[in-house]
Amino acid sequence: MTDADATSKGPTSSREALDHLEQSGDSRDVLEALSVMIERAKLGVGDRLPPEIEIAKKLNVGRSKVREALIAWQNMGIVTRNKKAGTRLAAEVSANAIHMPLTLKLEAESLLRTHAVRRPLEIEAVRVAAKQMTEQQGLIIVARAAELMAVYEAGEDWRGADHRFHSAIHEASGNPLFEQLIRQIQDGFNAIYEAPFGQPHLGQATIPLHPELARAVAKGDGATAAKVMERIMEMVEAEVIAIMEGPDV
Amino acid sequence: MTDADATSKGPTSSREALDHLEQSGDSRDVLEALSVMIERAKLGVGDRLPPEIEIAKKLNVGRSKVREALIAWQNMGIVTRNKKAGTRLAAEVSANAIHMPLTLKLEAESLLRTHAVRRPLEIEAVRVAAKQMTEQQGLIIVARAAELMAVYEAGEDWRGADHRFHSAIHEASGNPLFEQLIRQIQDGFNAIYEAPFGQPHLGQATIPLHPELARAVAKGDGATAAKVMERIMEMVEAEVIAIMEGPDV
DNA sequence: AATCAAGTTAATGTCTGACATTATAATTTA
DNA sequence: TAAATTATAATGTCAGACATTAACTTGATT
Repeated sequence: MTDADATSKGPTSSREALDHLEQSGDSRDVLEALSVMIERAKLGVGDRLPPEIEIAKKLNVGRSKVREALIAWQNMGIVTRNKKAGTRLAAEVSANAIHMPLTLKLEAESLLRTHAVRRPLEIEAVRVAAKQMTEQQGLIIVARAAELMAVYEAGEDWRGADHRFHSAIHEASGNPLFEQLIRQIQDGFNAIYEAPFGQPHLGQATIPLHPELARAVAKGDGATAAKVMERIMEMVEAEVIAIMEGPDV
Repeated sequence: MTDADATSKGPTSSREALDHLEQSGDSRDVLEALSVMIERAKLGVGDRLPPEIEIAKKLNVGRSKVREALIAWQNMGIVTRNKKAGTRLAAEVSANAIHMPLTLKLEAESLLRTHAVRRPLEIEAVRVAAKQMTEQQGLIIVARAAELMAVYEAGEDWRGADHRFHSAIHEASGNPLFEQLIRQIQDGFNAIYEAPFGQPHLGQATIPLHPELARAVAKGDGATAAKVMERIMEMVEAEVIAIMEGPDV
């Protein structure tokens, strides 16, 4: 991330190394070769990989290298490893499927920043959902909103219902990446938030807006849906700011 | 050194139990111990960790174990490792920093979906950048755009310049999460794209729009900047669609 | 025969030591 | 001073031995 090269438009940079994100050291080739092996053997979820030492022999590398590669996969949740049971596939691995490990560094001060990246994703998600959803999905969204309101008005813990509501929208978008990204960003947010402030009841004031959002999405009115979501996000942001300026931190 | 045993006057510890450090199996204990070491030494971003072998000695474990732990951190982006330069902190490690490993599963069919989540982030990033940037950052952005155009018109490989341009915008947003997220989504996209289609020269047609984008951001005109970025994203999307409907797949 | 206990064994987990590789630091040379 | 060369210190890799553990096998008991 050096911006020192801002001025240097090196003339000799013809064959500038493409700074691909190197996985780890260079276990990438091993992982790639392994992917091919797995695909060729048509291994699926739950199937067993050969022992480390055999993989090493087959690929002409040391066992330690295979080990590090498999551990990297383990850290990504792609395989599970077990003393006697060996290494098993926990997820589908093929040359066409790439598992991108995103690591977000979240600092306590960055509650707002976290919210800032969530905001456009949520807004876009409802916009897409309004355009893409099936009729049934629209009904589900409206129903979930009703549930959420009921729980909320009963004074119970509404977080589960809220989560289900938003999941329904993400699902209606037809793009699982929205769910994956937003969900995990949210988890990170909560992890930060919970530490100093206890349970997060953030966003309570936005709940009455949710049925309106649901109706807009179900009508296929993406513009209105996006506007409502924008308002919701603004309210949450205001809450975050209030808290951070609040009692102490 | 280890002051863990300083307080423990265990009643049954008559024998000089040298095996004070109970290993729980994986490398988490090593990472934990390392975190303590780092915090106690008040190491910050960019600072150097001791060599693997010294860490191993200090923690009474083998070098391989330390290695695996550090590689895990590398995969999370917490440290960078380099032959002679050793291991350096790339990010703050403390109790207040939470490192959230996001794993996105990207399939070949989801080029469009990947683009769909990148789109709102890019647009929001330029909007925020236009609002938040310092004057100097504005100048850098314009300069990068000029560089990009120069490289492009010279018929050279413009990907590096393009990357630097967008990084400048993300940096100007003041929110590192934009850079982190978009960058990695983009890497995932490229990784998918390269496999079947060779080098990605995607987005070439959008380059002439970049100076316009840079001017808008530098002027602080977030609305215009967002519009231009929106157009860029649309063009890229159209290209993706064309390719997928193209020759074969 | 069915069930539980003990032993076997095949895999990962770990340590050690050696050597290879390489990016930085030090030195020499122009 | 600056460029080229050599040294050096760290990671990268390999190989072999041993430890640990959990699935598998076998045997004893009811």
